[in-house]
Amino acid sequence: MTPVSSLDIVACTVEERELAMLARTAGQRTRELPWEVLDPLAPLERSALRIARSVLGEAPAWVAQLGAYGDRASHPSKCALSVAFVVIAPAGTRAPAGMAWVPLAGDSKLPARQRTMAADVTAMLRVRMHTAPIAFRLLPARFTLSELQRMYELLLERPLHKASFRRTLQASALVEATEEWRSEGRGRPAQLYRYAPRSEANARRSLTFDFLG
Amino acid sequence: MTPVSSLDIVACTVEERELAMLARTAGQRTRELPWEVLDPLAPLERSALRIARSVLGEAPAWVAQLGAYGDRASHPSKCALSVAFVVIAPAGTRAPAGMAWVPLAGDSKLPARQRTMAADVTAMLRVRMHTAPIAFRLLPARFTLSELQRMYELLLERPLHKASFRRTLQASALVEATEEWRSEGRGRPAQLYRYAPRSEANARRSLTFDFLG
DNA sequence: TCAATAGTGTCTGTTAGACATTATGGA
DNA sequence: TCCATAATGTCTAACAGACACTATTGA
Repeated sequence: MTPVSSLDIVACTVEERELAMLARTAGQRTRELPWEVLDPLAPLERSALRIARSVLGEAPAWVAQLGAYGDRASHPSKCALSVAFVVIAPAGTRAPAGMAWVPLAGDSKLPARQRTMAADVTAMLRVRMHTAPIAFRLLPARFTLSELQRMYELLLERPLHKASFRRTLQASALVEATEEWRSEGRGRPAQLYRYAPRSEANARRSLTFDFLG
Repeated sequence: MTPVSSLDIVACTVEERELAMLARTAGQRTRELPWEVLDPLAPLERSALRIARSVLGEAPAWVAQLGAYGDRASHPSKCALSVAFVVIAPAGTRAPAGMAWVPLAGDSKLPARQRTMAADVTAMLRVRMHTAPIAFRLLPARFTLSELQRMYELLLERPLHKASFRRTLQASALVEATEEWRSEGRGRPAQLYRYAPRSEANARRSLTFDFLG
């Protein structure tokens, strides 16, 4: 009998200035997201964390459920139902042997159901980034404000204004300057910051109608 | 053998100025969300729509997957895994025989796993309302701007400024005035509007950091 | 006439974005 | 020295929220 359902992991990071996911390079032209047959006794998120840790070699920086996928689209497990989780690994995390970071956008050569999952991840991260520290989890613990801004621009897919970005960030009380500076190529060195949210008021004042249909 | 997994429906509406969900009033002190054993051959959303239609007697105004729930918490089906969907019925929809609208907040007397689902719905609607017409789907086709504002205040759990709300709404090009007016008790009659999004630019300009940890 | 609600015009403080300028390193 | 990047100050247009006012009904 075919297994009941699978648990799939879309592990995301940033590679060469675009979002990428971890995929097994199974054959010549087929790839596959890491998955396991679902353990019916363990909580879903615990299982997701365990699988992610075993694949990445370390605990991911963030975990969230993407959703359940149950169309008839093909899946390597032959399961009728798959539960997908998104996990985040900081930029610079190495892909383990037999796996590679592949761009989240574009032809991923995944089985149909996993392709659907991958297609949903970008939208999910873009929504969640406003209420969860996605951009910070995609960065290493120490980062420059320019790196943070580039991460936001990557997720939002639009350029941001530098002075305005820093002003808003300052007001949000989410980062803390360190004493370290980093010099990259030419130009003035940048101060390193770390994510250190101070629980001050951060209430959204304005109302947005961000939809059309 | 116990069934593989269940598909649960959290059907939401607004009753007496608060969010409510449709529950079977099984026994004296137990309630239950509508659910069915999952059909492994049908797409999940199609199944959710079918169940919602059979329960409500009509098609819901909005559907979205809430997520998969797979802890060991109790569920009437004894399934190890449940996939939950949120559907919306406009205010005024009657509860069918044997069911009732019960407040989404507060002690719902549901089985543990379904209580978890219900607890997640409010947060989900509050996030999604910024990118989907949740408030409009919770209203009948024709509504006054005061009713719309009260719906937004209910979802956001904070008061909104009337003139500002209408200005922002006007700019969003989401509603269209009808020729009808409605008089309720004293006071000047209100013009009725309908949801008619015109696909004009509606880009979010400002960046928000709406999280703390 | 009064009370209650709908709807609108004006003012003001806040802020996002534009622009310009200084600061500081490497080539 | 020139160039590239970091970091910051100032200006302005846009806008959210406050306030006040008019409009229109039922009691």
